Amino acid sequence: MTVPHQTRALAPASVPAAITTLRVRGLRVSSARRLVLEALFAADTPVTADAIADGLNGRFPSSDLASVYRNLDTLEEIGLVRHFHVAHGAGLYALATRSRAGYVACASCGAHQSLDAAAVQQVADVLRAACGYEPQLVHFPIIGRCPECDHAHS
Amino acid sequence: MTVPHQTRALAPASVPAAITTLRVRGLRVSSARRLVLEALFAADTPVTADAIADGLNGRFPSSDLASVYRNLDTLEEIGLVRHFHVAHGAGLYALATRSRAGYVACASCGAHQSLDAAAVQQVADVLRAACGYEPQLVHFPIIGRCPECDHAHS
DNA sequence: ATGGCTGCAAAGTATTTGCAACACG
DNA sequence: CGTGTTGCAAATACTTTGCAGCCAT
Repeated sequence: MTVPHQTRALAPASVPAAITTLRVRGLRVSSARRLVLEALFAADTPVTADAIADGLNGRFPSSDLASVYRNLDTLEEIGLVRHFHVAHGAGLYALATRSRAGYVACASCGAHQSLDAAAVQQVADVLRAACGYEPQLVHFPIIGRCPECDHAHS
Repeated sequence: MTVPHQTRALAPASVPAAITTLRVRGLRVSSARRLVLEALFAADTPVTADAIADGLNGRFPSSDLASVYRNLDTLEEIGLVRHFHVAHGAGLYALATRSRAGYVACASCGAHQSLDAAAVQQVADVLRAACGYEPQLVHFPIIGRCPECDHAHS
């Protein structure tokens, strides 16, 4: 009873809170949609639409891939979800609250890792000074080699 | 900086020079391969494999898309070509002209631009400090928005 | 003449869309 | 009840691969 009923509408920290956000937006709460949210909350790293449709390897009931894509789009539109792309691979989706300011990805092993706002800001400053480009590290990670692969390579 | 009389084998500036590079590498000079090179030299911006197969809208005879992809791969392997992916669209291919430290590309219009060694070094320093990743900006451009598209977007 | 290349077709991966049935509010 | 959503299937977009025959060397 000490838990406040009032939640931060723009940054839901749980599935029920996210569902409240859906309702506030006038969107329906279907089981398929709930499943996408539960998978995203359960995943500790960004996941592919395919992984969500597969129920995160059996941790959830599997669902239709097309609906997963549609729901991810919808959830991204209302700011609950963000996604980014690594090189040639499938898109990776994560809760907006968990997604970071930017990402780096390893060209060798496919691992990806978030960048904090400070690092992103520094990169943006460098690019702005060098050529006027505005990097979009939220959606397009810098590709390189992770420490392990870089060490193995040298 | 004086222009050397001797042509630089690693940075062909014309179709014949590029063909010489092919021969040096022991690769055959087929008409399909020559067409890809001619299209790339004729294009003033990065182009899709499809555009090359279409002969750049009739400027060249059209050719087989699968062979275009195979040849682009081959040419990239020997360092004559580089490509990058922007947003959800098709890959963009261009001649890898003389060596640059790194690249940035625009997610909106597909334009790309080189980064000088100093900027690349600064980005590498930021990433190394932030997460230990070693960026490969020569091969994978940082994706963002060019000044024009960034202005139009805001 | 020999094997690198080609052209065609088909498969593969990632994502979107059409549509009738369904179920949330 | 009405319409936002679903699930299935098919379509789309991009790229790769299998294979028989061709042609550059």
